[in-house]
Amino acid sequence: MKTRPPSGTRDFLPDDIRRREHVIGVVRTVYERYGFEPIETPAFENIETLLGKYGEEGNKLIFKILKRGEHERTGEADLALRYDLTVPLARVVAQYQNQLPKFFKRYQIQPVWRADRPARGRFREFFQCDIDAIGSTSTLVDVELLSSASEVLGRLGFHDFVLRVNHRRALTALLECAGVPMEQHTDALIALDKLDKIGLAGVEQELSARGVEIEATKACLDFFSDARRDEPSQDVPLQRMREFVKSHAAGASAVDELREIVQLAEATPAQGRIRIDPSLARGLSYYTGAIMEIAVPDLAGSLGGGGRYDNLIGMFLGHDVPATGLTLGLERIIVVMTERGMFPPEVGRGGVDVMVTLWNVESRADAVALARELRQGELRVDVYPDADRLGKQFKYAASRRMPFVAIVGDDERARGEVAVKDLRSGEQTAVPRAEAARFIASRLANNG
RNA sequence: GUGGGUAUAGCUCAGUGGUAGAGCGCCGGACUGUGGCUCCGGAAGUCGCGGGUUCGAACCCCGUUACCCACCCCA
Repeated sequence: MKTRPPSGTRDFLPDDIRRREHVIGVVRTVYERYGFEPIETPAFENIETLLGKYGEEGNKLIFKILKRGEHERTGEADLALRYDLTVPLARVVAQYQNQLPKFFKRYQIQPVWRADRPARGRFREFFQCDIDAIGSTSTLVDVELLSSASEVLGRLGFHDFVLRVNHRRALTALLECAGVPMEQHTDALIALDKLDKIGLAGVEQELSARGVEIEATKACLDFFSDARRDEPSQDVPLQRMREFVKSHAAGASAVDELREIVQLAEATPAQGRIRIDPSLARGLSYYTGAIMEIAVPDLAGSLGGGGRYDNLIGMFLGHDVPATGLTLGLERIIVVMTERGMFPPEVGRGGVDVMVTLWNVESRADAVALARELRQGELRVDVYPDADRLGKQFKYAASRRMPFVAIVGDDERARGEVAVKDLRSGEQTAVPRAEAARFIASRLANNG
């Protein structure tokens, strides 16, 4: 029987859980500080809720659940696993419209499933940490998203991330001004999105392969030939976009929105992080306005992404409600933090503060009594179950990374003491039994 | 879905046709009141799976499965 979990999924052992909970704790704290409130939604949705929301590629990657019973052999699906947290939110907003505040800000940390081929930092089951702000078209909320993501990453110890920002309407305007017909926009965006990977010549090849005319291809390349990704100054790309789309009213206003976002962000933790990236496209089809992606140098994919989707809720409700959101990819953050050794020491410590050793079989009752006393002092306490020789018990405690062991031998019992040994320093102290818990707790507080 | 690579002990890997190996880990002992250091000993492998070539295959050939890397797409 094979014991490996299905490809693209993982079991989380205690060390993994500690790392995950550390990151989730920071994410939740920051999100709540920005006024986002938690919701959860089911692991699966009616399939029609999901289909047609993510684009052609997305449709293929949805995990479908077969109908049960007599319909099973037809292979027909009526349910599907959640593909992201944004579409379920849109459904929730449409369903509970009159119970939700005018400006609804929610966060949601749950797994999603994609029928992708697994790769480094890419899983078929993974957690997203979403924040979304419903009900406002203001660029102020887009900036709050960028700000909270920056604060999360900053607190986790990231100092080299950038927030790439672009605008769907600005992209549309750019392509229209270059002479790319509307029906080729999706293809053209896919090609342009690869600019930093395959270069100008590659994009040119890709565009013509996708049937974009020479003239339009040339016009696109003219614009993008000077575009440098991740350039710190935002004025240059904004100026160039503005100039290129000046005859296009919607495009010009989109560029103005981008400029507002850059300016507002200066007063937030996102300050200095934003890079206007005219080639950023993003795959999901529901985006309508500003789009964003979070990148670090040592990861091919992104740590997170998001954007404005002003008419997704309308697909459920019948009339549009503006919305914008962003997600952080939990496992991508953990992959980079693990590789870089960014977890603080207390996360690496095990789940036990002190182990009570077992002196001999006769003292078992005393060992559990001591464990109880130490637990009453708010310590996490394990009791060694067998009367093995002390060396073996110590070795076990050290291998579990337990910082302290407590020993009550015949001598200690006679004096009403506990011998407390710090396994990290090797230092051993005899303390009155009533003081033992406080002694250990204060040592833990002093040096993690 | 496309291309490339890998598969040998719990882990990391060596082994280019002739007796299955190392380091780490694990267990025991030196050490019946003390882990890490040292020394001694020990357990542990259908060499991914199936077929073929050969007197003989971990090694060569064919197939297959799993995993890894890159691409596509994305968190």
